[in-house]
Amino acid sequence: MEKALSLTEENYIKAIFQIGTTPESNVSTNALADSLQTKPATVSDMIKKLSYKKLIFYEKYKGVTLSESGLKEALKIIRKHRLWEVFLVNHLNFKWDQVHEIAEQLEHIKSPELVNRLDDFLGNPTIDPHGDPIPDANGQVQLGSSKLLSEMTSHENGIIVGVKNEDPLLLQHLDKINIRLGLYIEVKEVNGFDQSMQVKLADLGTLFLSEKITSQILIAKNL
Amino acid sequence: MEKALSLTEENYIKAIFQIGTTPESNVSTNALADSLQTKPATVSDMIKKLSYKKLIFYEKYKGVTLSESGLKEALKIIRKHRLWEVFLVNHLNFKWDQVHEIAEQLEHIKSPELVNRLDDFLGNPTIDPHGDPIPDANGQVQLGSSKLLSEMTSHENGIIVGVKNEDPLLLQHLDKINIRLGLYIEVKEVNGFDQSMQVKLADLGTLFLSEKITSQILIAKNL
DNA sequence: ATTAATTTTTAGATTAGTCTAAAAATTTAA
DNA sequence: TTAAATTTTTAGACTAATCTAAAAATTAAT
Ligand SMILES: [Mn+2]
Ligand SMILES: [Mn+2]
Ligand SMILES: [Mn+2]
Ligand SMILES: [Mn+2]
Repeated sequence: MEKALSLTEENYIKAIFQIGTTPESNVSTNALADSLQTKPATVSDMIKKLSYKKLIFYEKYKGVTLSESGLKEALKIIRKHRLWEVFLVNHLNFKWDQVHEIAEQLEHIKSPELVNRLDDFLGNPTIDPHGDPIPDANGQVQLGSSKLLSEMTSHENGIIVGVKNEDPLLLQHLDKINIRLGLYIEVKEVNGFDQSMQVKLADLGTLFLSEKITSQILIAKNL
Repeated sequence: MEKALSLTEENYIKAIFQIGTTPESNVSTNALADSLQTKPATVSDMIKKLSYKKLIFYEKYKGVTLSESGLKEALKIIRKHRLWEVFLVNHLNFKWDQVHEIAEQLEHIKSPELVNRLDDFLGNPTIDPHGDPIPDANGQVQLGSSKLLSEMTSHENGIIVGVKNEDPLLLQHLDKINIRLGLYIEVKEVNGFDQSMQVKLADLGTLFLSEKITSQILIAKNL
């Protein structure tokens, strides 16, 4: 019976998962230090420990990748984080910009029974309030294919299915201009210089969006 | 702005509150060590820290008492613990013997907003699944006056309003013999030697209870 | 292919929380 | 009211997680 991961270890495993584009990509010491708001020296130490515990593969100066068991742990934490976000938004009436911080704490509660009952209570949701997929009890993730709004060109259209970033300032701004998941959006015009866009939102009229914002919005790929 | 208490500090504050009969009673080093499953030497150290932070009053060799701010913190933690227990039992279908451990973790989640919304979601309950009162947002506790079943004599009767202990073995046993909160109970006979009792439960017939058990069951005082 | 810049690791400290063993104070009992 | 038992505190050490400063390795630029 391996001892349970500490809160810190869990945060490292999750960060490695989230920084890596694919589960195979190498994650650098500095990237982890940035993401975890700590120093590279600290990361070096922790990396050695996680490697010793076989949660990651590590070669000096070469960065790290999650092992099978590390990936499993990462998905468990992310599952919890996203389920709790659904609970907070759907049942406690939090806004989508208020839940990330709280979920950062709740994701570390240890009780498999709790997670599964919460999942059932919520109706086994497949996405969280930001459109991110929720891994199931076996760690399976339903990856709905999507593209960035910023990658679309004039006259293309689609349904908004997610936001890449959970920065409250971004989310509050999207609220203010009536952008939310599920809405139909149509690209009217793209400015060739700064990539800013004029878009039409369902029946809510048109608006201008900077590239900073369009690069955070995910649109369903109509297959 | 005082820094938030650590998880460990919170557990000490809560234990001091729970061991003391009244908020004024002195709590000994050994009692804390027992309750927190740690060593007296460790308690001595922590006590100094809490005293420095003015959460407790402490005189060497004389035990500790909660200060005003310490008491406030204790009530906040207990409020959270009990609200989460209500959530687990009423909404996630946990049994009353399964929730204590999980609530021990959840009680440390830091977000006043979360606690208050949870309270509303639950319908502002005043007692938890074990009959313990839930402090309100201002730390006010509604103390329903009760006495121990073991203190009652032949032919006395009343309503079961709580259990003193959350040991899963006790709670599971009470389940098995159909004892639960809200039931009418009548003392038929008390054995003078071992204080064991024959009691009649609502319309569920009679049963024998040892003093070990009767001393854990709380009955409403009919004023 | 050297040199310069950047990244990563090591070395040495620090803090929170814990422990064991021993000393000191208090309480209980003779 | 001494002596014995118990409780509590101190002393010294350990682990996890962190830091700063310096050394080593890698990568980028002349
Ligand atoms: Mn989040
Ligand atoms: Mn999310
Ligand atoms: Mn409890
Ligand atoms: Mn309870």
